[in-house]
Amino acid sequence: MYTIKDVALKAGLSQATVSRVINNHPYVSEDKKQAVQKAMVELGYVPNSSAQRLRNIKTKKVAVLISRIVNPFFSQLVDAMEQKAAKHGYQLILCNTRISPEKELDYFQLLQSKQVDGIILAAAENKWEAIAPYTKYGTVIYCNEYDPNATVTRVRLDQVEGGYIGTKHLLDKGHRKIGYCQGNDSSVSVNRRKGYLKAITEAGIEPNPEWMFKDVFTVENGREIFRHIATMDNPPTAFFTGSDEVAAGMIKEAQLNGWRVPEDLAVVGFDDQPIATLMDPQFTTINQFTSNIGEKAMEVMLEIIEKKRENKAEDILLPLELIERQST
Amino acid sequence: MYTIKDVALKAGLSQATVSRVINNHPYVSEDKKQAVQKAMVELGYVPNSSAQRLRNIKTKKVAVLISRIVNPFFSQLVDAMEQKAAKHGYQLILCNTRISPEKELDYFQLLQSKQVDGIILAAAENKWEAIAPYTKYGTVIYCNEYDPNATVTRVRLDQVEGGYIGTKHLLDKGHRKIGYCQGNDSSVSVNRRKGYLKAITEAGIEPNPEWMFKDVFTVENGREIFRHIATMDNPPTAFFTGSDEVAAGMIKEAQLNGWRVPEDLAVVGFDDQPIATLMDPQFTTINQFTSNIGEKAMEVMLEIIEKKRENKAEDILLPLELIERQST
DNA sequence: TTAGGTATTGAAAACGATTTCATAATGTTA
DNA sequence: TAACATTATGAAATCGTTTTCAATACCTAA
Repeated sequence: MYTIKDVALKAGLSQATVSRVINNHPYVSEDKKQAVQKAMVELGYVPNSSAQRLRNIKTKKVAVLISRIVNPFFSQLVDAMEQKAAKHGYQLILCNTRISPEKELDYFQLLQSKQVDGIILAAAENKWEAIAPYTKYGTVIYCNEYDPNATVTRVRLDQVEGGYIGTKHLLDKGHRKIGYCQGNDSSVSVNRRKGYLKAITEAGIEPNPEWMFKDVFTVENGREIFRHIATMDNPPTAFFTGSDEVAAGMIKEAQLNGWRVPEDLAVVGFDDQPIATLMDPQFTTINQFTSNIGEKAMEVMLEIIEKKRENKAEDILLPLELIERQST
Repeated sequence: MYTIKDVALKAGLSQATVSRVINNHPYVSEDKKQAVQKAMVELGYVPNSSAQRLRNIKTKKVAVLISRIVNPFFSQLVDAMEQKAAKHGYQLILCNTRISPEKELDYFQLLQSKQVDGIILAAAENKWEAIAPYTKYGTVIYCNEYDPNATVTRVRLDQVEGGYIGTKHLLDKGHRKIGYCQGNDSSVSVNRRKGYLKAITEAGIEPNPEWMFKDVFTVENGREIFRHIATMDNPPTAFFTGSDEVAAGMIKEAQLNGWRVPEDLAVVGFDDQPIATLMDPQFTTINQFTSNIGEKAMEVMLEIIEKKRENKAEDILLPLELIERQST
């Protein structure tokens, strides 16, 4: 492990001069600059980043909090973020909260102890009041999820709209008994439900609590929901699932039980993942242009870190689009 | 931002004592310990990790190099790693190399500049000779991929076996014209091909280069391969695809073109992802217990970092299992 | 009592960079 | 030529920790 001292010694110059060369400061003569660079290459010198940070250099790291990376939505989101970050010389620290508020909050130590320049919250189990104290240690923004009280930038979608267009589509197809699934009570879910309720209420339909399900996340959960409704006397004829995984599981299980899709059960997914065009029938879903969201969020984060943008309460809304296929 | 000095001042003690409390050193009287802890809580003090690192404390970070997180295999691998790491108080830095040898090598600066304690190579575009010089800066191990010359631990599968059992299964079903797909020329692919060739050679079949494809990664690639073989005078009747995505794309496209699976084309995937049981027909694939691999790799990494294990040339082989379904 | 251990504490020296300040050399203008 | 600005360099302070070293207090056994 060579240090700046070794380089200085080898080049016959002072540490200060070497540091100036490293940081591209003005006022270093060309010949000394060459000498320093030569010495650095010969020793294979790389600055110790901890020492640099101690002098208030940026960490060039951003943490992203998500519930779980195995969810394809988050994979894609993180992929887009990483790509953008890498382009600017930043690294991504992956933090899976697994929907635990404690774990989520723990990760803010990364900010406090100066291990990251900022945190992108794509999971939000904690109230803004719990998060706010940490904002003095670095940049915090929301992505996809958010808390209405937050005083920072929120890159997200109009999920009310998302819930609305999905449900409206089923209504337009003539359905009156429309089921609804969501994950946990996140901002995304709360808003989608608003949209769902708005659509059916507009159509003069009374919401049926028996057709509304919570904590539904996976393919397997989708299968379970189907098995549940199959036992009902008066099951829904259509479902807004809020997730392509759930839609996939529901459709598959329905078929295995001899139900036809969409004739016996129409299903709308969410996210337009590859699975949506691979199953038979290919299914209707809502494209939320996940990569765009991730890219935009990281772009905003980097702009704020580099003082090119102010981090104020602001919603940056990205588009949604219904894609009609054969499941509805 | 409070420092150890502030805590010392507030507690009326020296920095040394505070540091001893933080690090659980012996020889601190109970009352001073209480006083220090009280002061820390009151100030909301958190140690500056850069300063700690400068004194050769571990970074408690591990970088994992993969080609791309959107590949479900890698999502699951990374998820398992993160879970294991978090349990031991370590964080994961996600590095997508996008199959670029330069990008891959760049990430080793993280080791050199002491930003991570170790690197798990789940992508290996570079020769071991290029990687080796960095091993003096921290722990490096391979996971899944590897270079035969590497002198470090390799957590992986017997991919020769993987290629063999997949192909053998198709032979047992009576196929004689068996196609083969792989990604780039990684160790995984090279070994799987060996297994494929071993199986068909054993069966007295001459390999046909026209039925062997490279750089096939995605669902879309799978579709393309089908469209290609559909134009052949003498197409294969079965495929070992080396990937569930490719298998999914191939099956779907075949069906869209009126081919029956498995009657007109039998397909074996690889990885047993959810998609394998969602499509119709559910398809035969090879379960490589991805979570196990990731968990084991991280376990080994942490043991080496914490000096409980030696990092020597050693293969840790994990099991594979063929799962027969309706596509063969 | 005394010698020799064992706890308990703090001052000060690291760790490896950046930056301030002082100084020297050089150029520029009147 | 004098006065002043500009360029170029290094010594030393600094960032916030950990750790060494020395000093002190307290026990215990002879």
